[in-house]
Amino acid sequence: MKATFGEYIRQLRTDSGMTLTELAALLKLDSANLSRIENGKREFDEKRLEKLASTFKLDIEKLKVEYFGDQFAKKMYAYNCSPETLIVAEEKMNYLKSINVKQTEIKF
Amino acid sequence: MKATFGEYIRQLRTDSGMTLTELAALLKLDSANLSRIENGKREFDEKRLEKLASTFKLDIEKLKVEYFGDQFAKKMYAYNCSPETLIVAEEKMNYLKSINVKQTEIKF
DNA sequence: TATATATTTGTCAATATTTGACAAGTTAAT
DNA sequence: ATTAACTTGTCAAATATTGACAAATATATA
Repeated sequence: MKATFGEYIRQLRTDSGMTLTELAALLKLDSANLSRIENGKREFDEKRLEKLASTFKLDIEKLKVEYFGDQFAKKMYAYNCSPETLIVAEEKMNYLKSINVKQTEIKF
Repeated sequence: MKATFGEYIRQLRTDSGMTLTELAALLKLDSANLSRIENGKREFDEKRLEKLASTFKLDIEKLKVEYFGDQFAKKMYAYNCSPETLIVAEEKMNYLKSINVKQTEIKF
């Protein structure tokens, strides 16, 4: 999967023979705005990920990987970030986890 | 560097013997809000990265790695994203480069 | 101790951004 | 040419972020 998240949704939708209006209704969206999402001109709202997953019977964890991966890629592209950013992101995520573990250990 | 971006700023500031008020003034910030930033209760605004870099004589590219790496880490931590997300992010960034999307067309 | 300095927290109006919605436009298929 | 599908323009309403000031707390120093 190397498409943007919008392209991914469009693929899912067209493969299943749905129109913008049909999918938009399921997602409680205006078809005009779903069009913008598929074309990368608006963001897909995170709160609709679950509905998107159930509609196309996708694993929510894999969908999140696509969704957030897309967000990070866009930001890095927009700000011309070095790929090193992603390595640092992983380090920092592990750091956040370790901090939280410590805090949890202290509680009660 | 495994600290959060806020912890990083605090380290830079205290190492150079500055008070919140002094650094906040340079960054055109309220000292109260810089305190919140250092403690991870507010976001550092991207538009102040250049000033932060010049203040502490840091390489702006390395600072961006810390800054955006922090943002990605926080989001992944908050949404319990798999580390796979970062691999996908890199793929998608390369995809964006390959199709040479105009930056102004990207919504994020 | 007191007193000054530094930091943190509470609050909220101002500002900025995102979202939902409708209309009007274009494209594609028959 | 007609219809359905899709795209684009616009904007008010809903949300989120920011800047600012006051007040509370913590820390240092005389």
